[in-house]
Amino acid sequence: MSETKEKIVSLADKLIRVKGFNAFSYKDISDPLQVKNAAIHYHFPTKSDLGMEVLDKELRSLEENSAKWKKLPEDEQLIKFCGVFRKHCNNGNVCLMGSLAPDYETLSPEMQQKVQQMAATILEWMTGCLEQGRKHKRFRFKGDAGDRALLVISNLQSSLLLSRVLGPSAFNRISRQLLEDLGA
Amino acid sequence: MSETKEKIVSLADKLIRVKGFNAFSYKDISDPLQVKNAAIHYHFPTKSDLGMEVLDKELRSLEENSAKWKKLPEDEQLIKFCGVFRKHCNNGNVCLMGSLAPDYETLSPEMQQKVQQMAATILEWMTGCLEQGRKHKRFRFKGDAGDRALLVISNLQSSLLLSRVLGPSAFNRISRQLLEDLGA
DNA sequence: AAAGTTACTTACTTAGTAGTAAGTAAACAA
DNA sequence: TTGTTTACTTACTACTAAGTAAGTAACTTT
Repeated sequence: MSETKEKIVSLADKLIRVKGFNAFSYKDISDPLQVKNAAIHYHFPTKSDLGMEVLDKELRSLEENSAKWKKLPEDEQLIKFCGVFRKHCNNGNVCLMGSLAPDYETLSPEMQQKVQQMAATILEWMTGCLEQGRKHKRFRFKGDAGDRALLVISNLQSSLLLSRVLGPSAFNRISRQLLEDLGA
Repeated sequence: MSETKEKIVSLADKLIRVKGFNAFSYKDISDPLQVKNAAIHYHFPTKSDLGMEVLDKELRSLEENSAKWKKLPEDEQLIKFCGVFRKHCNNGNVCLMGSLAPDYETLSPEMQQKVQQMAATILEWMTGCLEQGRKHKRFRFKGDAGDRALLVISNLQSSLLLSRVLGPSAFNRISRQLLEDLGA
């Protein structure tokens, strides 16, 4: 992958997280990288293709992280996961799901499918983490682990959105309660 | 207010909730209402003016509801509040905060301020509801009521976003746990 | 009856948007 | 050394966006 191509993808990632998929244009990428918009079309024929690459990169990063954390106790895995969100919060980003879910109806069918896949992958990982963590007495919670996983993801996602509006303290207040409620 | 003006506002509300503020255009409003785009500019000179009216309408509806529910027990007030979100979920809508927070950086300063005001208003109401509800033994939860209010709002907001991607069961799974966790 | 006001339409401008076709310079392969 | 591929640029198209100026028909006020 060429250097320019990588820069395009990571700038697109940032733009999706800061302005939203429909609010950024090729100019927002070509200007700072000092290339022409046709250079972006060379690497990604359509905007959807670019969006797909951003999503694929996120999915790869997810797999990478979960593999890296596999041996850690489940409560520490969850803290690492929260750490990713904390970092995004500090950078003024929202998560990809938080940015793309509101725009879902305007996305290409292939992007919609990929967003679904990403949601399923995150939910699967979180469910396993909570389930194993409860078995190993590192978490305390009632009910189905899948349901609880949905709640945790929902909170992390919203904490970034609300931090936009209410300031970064929102993230801290939400994530702290989240871990407390799980007895972590 | 003329009939057309009301129709413009409620269609804009719907479009913000379904496609997002930056993804809908005046054509999306003028075509179904069978007027020209200049008719929209007559009532709302700029897109920001239109967005402001949608936000003002939402704030009025919020005040209306909280006044209407004032005499109810707090757990029933919360269930009513969840009911508003359930209805949106069934209509394929997300909430205004969930739609506008990701686009926050692209909004006009006046819209940003109004979104902040809306967030503060909701948070204030929810904090009061939880605080009073705990005092009257209708809710059971630890910690600061304001923090817990943030958590509840965060969950309701995300439940609509995730329902887009994962289907409407996400809303039910999240809202059920929410009420259970409060002992409601 | 005259003058204004309301609620538009007609017709337009300006400034983008994603996307494309053809050309080019440099690196690489046969 | 020739041919091919890579990674672009130049220069463009077709379209859509928000926004505006001027005109008009109907209703309201004086």
